[in-house]
Amino acid sequence: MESAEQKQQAGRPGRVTAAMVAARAGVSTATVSLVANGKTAGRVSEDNISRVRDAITELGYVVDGIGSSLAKGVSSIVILVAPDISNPFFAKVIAGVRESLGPQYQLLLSVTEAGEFPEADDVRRLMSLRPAGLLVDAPNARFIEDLASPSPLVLLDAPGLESYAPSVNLDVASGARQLAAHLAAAGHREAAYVDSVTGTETFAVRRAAFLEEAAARGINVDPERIISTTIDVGTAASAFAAAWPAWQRAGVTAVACGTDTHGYGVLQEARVAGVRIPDELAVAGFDDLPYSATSNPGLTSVHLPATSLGQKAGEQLRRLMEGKALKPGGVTLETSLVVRGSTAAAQG
Amino acid sequence: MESAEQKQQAGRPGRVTAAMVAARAGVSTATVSLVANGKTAGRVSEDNISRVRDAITELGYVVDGIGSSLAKGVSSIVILVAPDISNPFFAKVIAGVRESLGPQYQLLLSVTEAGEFPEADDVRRLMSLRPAGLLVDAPNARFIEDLASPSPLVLLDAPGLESYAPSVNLDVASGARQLAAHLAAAGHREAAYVDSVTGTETFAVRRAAFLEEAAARGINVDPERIISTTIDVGTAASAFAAAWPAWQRAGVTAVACGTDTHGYGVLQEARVAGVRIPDELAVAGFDDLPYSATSNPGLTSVHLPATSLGQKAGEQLRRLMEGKALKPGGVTLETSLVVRGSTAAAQG
DNA sequence: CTGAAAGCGCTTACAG
DNA sequence: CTGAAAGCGCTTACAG
Repeated sequence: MESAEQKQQAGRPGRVTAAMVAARAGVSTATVSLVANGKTAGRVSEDNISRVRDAITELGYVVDGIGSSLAKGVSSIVILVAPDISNPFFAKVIAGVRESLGPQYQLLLSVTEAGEFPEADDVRRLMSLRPAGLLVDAPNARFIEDLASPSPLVLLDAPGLESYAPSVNLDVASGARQLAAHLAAAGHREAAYVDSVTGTETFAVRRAAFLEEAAARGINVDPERIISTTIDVGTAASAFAAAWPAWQRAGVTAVACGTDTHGYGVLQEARVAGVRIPDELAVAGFDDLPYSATSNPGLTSVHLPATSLGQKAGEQLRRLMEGKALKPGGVTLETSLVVRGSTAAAQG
Repeated sequence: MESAEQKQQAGRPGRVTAAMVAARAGVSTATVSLVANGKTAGRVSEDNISRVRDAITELGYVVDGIGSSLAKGVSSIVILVAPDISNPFFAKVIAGVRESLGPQYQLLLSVTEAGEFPEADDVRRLMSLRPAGLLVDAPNARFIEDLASPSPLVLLDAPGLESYAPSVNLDVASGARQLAAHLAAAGHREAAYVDSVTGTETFAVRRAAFLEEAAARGINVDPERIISTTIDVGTAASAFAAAWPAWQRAGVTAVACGTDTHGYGVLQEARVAGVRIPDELAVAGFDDLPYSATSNPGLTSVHLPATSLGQKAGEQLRRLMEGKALKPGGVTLETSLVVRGSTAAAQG
């Protein structure tokens, strides 16, 4: 009785092993493994297949992920590394990834402080889980080099880093140029730029493309009018509050922001400070988050296809993990300017 | 040469094992394990400790998560299950969890379609990773019962489910009542409610508390004026567009929403349809997302402490995972109404 | 304080 | 088509 009771207690957590299934079906654990993994083709008799299947259902057997991973040398985990999980833009990327990855891979999120990339130590700990694949969003070159991942790797929104790994990019430069052109056409001549502190390539490209096109079209953006903050409404608002008096004196009539979130901060502070948008100051961002359509006023923004970004990246990674070839050349998704009230009025 | 070359190639991925460390330090793998896990107290000589530490640094050894998990019977993974990752509210919860969980636990996200909970199958697959702990946000009773988790479990925002597991709750009922009182004081007599389709307890509590307080204060909310949509700006906008004509005929002057996201949808459609906010219609939500301060007009909202929610839940889980006792009674966090322009004007 | 050995649950050549 | 056995990398009683 003692041992029977113990067994029952131990069995409570319901850990059913391949050995139990094998015993029940009257086969070896090797056969159970073959059936459970669908590798029966020409290797297991119909008879044993159904025997094992029945036993699996009756006992409620699920292949143990840990044991399986150890034997295979790789887990079913896909790690998603991103510097900025708090950006709602990111929630859509995640949804896209999840969709294209399918149910057999588990998504593990490497979350860090806003705008910070994980340290080498964090990454090592993660790699010790033997991930099936890695997805890295908006990285910088140093991080990719430190990573030196032996696992399949796909980069998201990593302009200029295509040589390190297959990438899915956004044509943010094109959107940035459209924005500069739009502001120039509206008559702006003195502008400012609110950047992200992340130090990632995508933000560098956004800024460079904007500045270049602005210069080409006669918009002046003095270097001291480029400020950087974390991607956070409150922080951006404070930074803008500190910078605005000088900008105003310099005749600034437009401010471009690296993300919509920065833009909301500017909008918020502008309201507090009584700066009229867009009459006194035009504001624009990147992301085209849902809230940009309902903000006050609506925020002009470079639309970035977040869900597609995640989907495409998930697809590419899946091909890699399954050992299939990737179409060469990488993927670049279009961006486009969405004009709203925050830049609607013409200026002189 | 052949074998040396092979070794080097095989060594390329840098898989350093405890056996290699042991060989280098001149000890057994048992000792390496003890040192690597900081379990040396009274069990390993100072001499061997530093010997092993040196070898670990020199070789760059990291304990293999898979091997370790299999031996221990549990992994370092904490699974976070939530029906609604796309809500930016959630990004803050995640940040809070990450903060209190510390670096030794890895956060794995169970992501599903907006508003849907994972199926039993999904959960089984996740449980096969032998998680160290589980965090479940805004669940319903059925899900928790299906789960029957053998791992430490903490519930977030799960009013009424405290009997299933330790919970960190938000006093959403209080916020809902404050909102109803606010609308009554402003003179509203006919209202509507835009609910989430999630079917989770927290939304049921929000709605019930609002309806009860509204009724007590003379606000009429006919059952057919309660609609449900997924937590998505566009979907909420469409649902409101379809419902508004009838509501208008019935004299509705206020609409409460289960989340701010629903509220943004109403705001968006109201602008399109030319419904004046708040003069013609007052709108309010729950969450107090950052965007509610910058929307047009600002959205009145019941503030929910998202970061604290995540932090507290992470703390509780950590105690559980470390075998410590929890303070009895669970945790309930305060909520409070933040009044903004979307409900500012008094009505008759 | 130390190490040999068993065991965690599975997968995969291998021999038959 | 089938199963015995080795091995994945680690941790933990256990004996010394």
